[in-house]
Amino acid sequence: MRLRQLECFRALMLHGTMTRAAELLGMSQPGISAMIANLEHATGLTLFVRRGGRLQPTPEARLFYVEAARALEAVENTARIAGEIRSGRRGHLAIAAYPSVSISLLPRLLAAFAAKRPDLQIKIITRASASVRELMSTQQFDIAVAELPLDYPTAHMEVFAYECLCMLPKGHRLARLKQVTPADLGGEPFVTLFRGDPIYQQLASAFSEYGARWNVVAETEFFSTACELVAAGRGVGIVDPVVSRPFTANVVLRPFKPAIAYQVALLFPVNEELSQVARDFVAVLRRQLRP
Amino acid sequence: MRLRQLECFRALMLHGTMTRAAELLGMSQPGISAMIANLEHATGLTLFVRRGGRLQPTPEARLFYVEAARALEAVENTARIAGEIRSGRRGHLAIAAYPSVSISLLPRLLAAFAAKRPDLQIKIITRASASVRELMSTQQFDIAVAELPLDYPTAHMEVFAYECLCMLPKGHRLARLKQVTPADLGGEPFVTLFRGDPIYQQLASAFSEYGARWNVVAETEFFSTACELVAAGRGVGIVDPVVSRPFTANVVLRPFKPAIAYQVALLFPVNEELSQVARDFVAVLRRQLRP
DNA sequence: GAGCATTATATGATTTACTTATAGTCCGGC
DNA sequence: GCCGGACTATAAGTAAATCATATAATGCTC
Repeated sequence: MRLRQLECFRALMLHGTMTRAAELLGMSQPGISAMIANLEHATGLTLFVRRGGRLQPTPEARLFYVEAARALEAVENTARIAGEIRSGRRGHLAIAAYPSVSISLLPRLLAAFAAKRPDLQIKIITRASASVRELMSTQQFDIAVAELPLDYPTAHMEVFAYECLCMLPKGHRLARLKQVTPADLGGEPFVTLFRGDPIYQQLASAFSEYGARWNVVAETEFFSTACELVAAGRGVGIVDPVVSRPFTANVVLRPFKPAIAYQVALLFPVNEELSQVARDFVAVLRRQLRP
Repeated sequence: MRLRQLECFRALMLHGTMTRAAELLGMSQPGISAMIANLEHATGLTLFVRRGGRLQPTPEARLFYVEAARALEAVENTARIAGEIRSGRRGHLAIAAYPSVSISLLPRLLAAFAAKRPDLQIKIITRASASVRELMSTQQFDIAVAELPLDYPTAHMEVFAYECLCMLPKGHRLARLKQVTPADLGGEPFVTLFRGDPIYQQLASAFSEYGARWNVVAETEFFSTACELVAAGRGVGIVDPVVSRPFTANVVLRPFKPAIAYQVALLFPVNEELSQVARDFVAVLRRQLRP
């Protein structure tokens, strides 16, 4: 069953004469004639009877027309669908991220990204950075955002490294400093991440190196919580400059020395190709995460 | 969107390598390669990435595959449907007939006819012969069976003419005759069709011609009713030799002179072609109605 | 690095699809 | 009954698509 045969057949059924069908399809009348002859031969059906120099569709033609039109529509649909896939209007995008990212940054970016892609299905999976591994093995996401270091290696990742900033309540006496060191913060009430976090270790080293007393008054799981505590005046803290940006509106940020490293990585599935949509969104993420 | 592109794409998605897809499609590997390249160009999608000398379908390919397979199936379906239409397994057949025919002959013939055509939709419309006209104008049937004469002319008909038989109860004293005339039936209780029927007129003429007394004891609308009355011994009657055959099992039939004409016609829609199924069934009817 | 399996490219043959030119058919009007 | 108009069918040639063969390139495995 040739596609062109069906197209000619449909045009002929819709417009009555070969001459007119040919016009509509932008081809010559003999072309239509040949296609219809082919189709009749291929199907073994007598689709038209010549009656007074005109073509009269047989009942078989009417029956067949229903199926032919359906098939043509399905084929033509593929072209439309291809366009939708190409433009990212169709498809899905599953992103795994640790909470600080999935709470605010990611929804904001995804909303803007999806605005021009109405049929794009979005999935946000929130997992602690260390748990992303489980998702990795089962290929449940297109892109993952996790904090480093991870206890497993993967070549499919893209690292973004930052130096953390000191975070002070608005109007804090140290806000006048251009740069803050552990010496400035000796005994100062300090809000930090939990003991297990790499940040915690680095801070402990930094304070001991400067011989300053590190007065930890609060430990939190996420930067976002720490930001809120600092903003509420409970003490000073430390925060990364990019990922936590949505939470640092009500605090003052100052460079911190010695450098406290904070690394975020984009992870990609191993045995799977990235979809174009995913690649597009990676570009968005990359732009956002670049320090 | 070319059909062959979709076929190659489907085979490749299903079988993993071009080499294997080519085997399955009975073509060469470079052919597949070219088709896939065409398809990628036509859709604007990157459907496969070359990875370790192999092809890895992209997520876009998986999305597109769903639609491609659907479209291919629809097209392939048309071939199947064409076969069904050709063999009469698909389609419909609407037959209008007057009651004597639609009660017994037609159902029997149609049942046998439809036995090998499981999806054939059958419609039997029962109308007095005179009412067939209304159906004709609205093209509500493929074939109509009516008694003649009709008060409207139509070229699209095929006439079957019979001479009626005399119908006697089993064991009737006249059953020994080879042929029956009005002279034999003078005063005999007689079952006939209603006064308006052509048969009635012909019988009346025949009896008066022979100077015999026509003793009508019952008038019925249909031959079938008359047959039952005769079989039950109420009297003798007259019946056509073909259409009424299903009802004449319990009576004795003898030629009747002078000839009483009975004519049945197959009528066909004017501005419509007959479907192959309909033509096939006409052949069946013709075989059955031939005297 | 050799051998094996795979995909890509080049070239040429075949088939399909299509055009132009033309003939045939039917209808309606005179 | 003949003619013009509208339509379809056939013929012949052309352009494009499709496909095969031969061959190159790539990558994996041992």
